[in-house]
Amino acid sequence: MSEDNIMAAEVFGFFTEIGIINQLSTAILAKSLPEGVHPSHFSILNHLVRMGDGKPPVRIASAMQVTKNTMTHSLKVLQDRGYIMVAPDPADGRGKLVYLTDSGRRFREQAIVNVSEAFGHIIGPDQLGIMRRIGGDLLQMRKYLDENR
Amino acid sequence: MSEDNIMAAEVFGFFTEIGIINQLSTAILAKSLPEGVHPSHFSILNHLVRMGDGKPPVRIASAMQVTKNTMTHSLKVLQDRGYIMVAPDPADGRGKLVYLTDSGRRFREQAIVNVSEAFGHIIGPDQLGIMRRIGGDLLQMRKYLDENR
DNA sequence: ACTATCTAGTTCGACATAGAACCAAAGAGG
DNA sequence: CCTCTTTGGTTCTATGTCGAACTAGATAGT
Repeated sequence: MSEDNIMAAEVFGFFTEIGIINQLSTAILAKSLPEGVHPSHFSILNHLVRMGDGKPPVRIASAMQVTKNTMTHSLKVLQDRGYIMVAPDPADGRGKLVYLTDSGRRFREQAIVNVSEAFGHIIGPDQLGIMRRIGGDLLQMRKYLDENR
Repeated sequence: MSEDNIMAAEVFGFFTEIGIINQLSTAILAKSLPEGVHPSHFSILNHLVRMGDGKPPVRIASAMQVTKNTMTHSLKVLQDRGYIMVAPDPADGRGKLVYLTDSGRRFREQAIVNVSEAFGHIIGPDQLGIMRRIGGDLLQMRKYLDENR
């Protein structure tokens, strides 16, 4: 095995680990959400609350790291459920703006409670320790990958 | 915000970071693989080489953390491409055994080269440092989540 | 030995997501 | 102004993944 391949194995192993953790945590999240609400939908609601609503879909898409078409689809689901409202952007004929509805805010509040409880049962002090320990490194890694893709 | 919610925000933020890193790294991997070969397929070939082939699909599925039906689907793709062979398990009438073909081994060798090159361009010494630094913690986290789901 | 339970694999239906092609509006450069 | 390029959003198609239901073979408990 060449030098490059040794490094590749290391890198690949690392990202494999990341992938599995992501999958397991997503599964936990999915199970603690009501039927028909995907983690990505919850994630969008969360983003709208934390970063403020009234943003165009394309901005949300880039923040969530998904493509525009995926965002179109997800927003349609959220709109059908009455959690958001999408209005044309008065300042840009092409654009739209996404607003949370009261129902959406209430739903998100309740979901937070359920999710908190689910993770509270699973995440122990050791795990919390790990998260705090490696959180900074993960953030740095994410930023780097994001900027160099 | 309650205590629980504060912790939830922390936990959720952590897994969000993990999710984004996973997505970005998967995208890099996907782009360095030939058309029609998904990262998960590559992952299966890799697993067969590293852990040895001649294993039943259900074992591979549990190792890769995907469901049986997903594995059935992925194996069909790999089989259609001639990278693996699936034979009935002589010791278990229900079971099958998965074998790598020569073509599959060659393909994987070549893919490793491409993937190594792609990641070599992107991953710098800082990133490698991060990986080595937090690899142990990630492993521990993965095992914990795996055992407590 | 017989039944009940479990396990391996498949099939079906649903859904999130990506990529490509497309339209319409905005912006830039002459 | 007028074109060229860029940008926001949608539509279409393909694919990976999951959950649930199902079949067939294995295993355990009495």
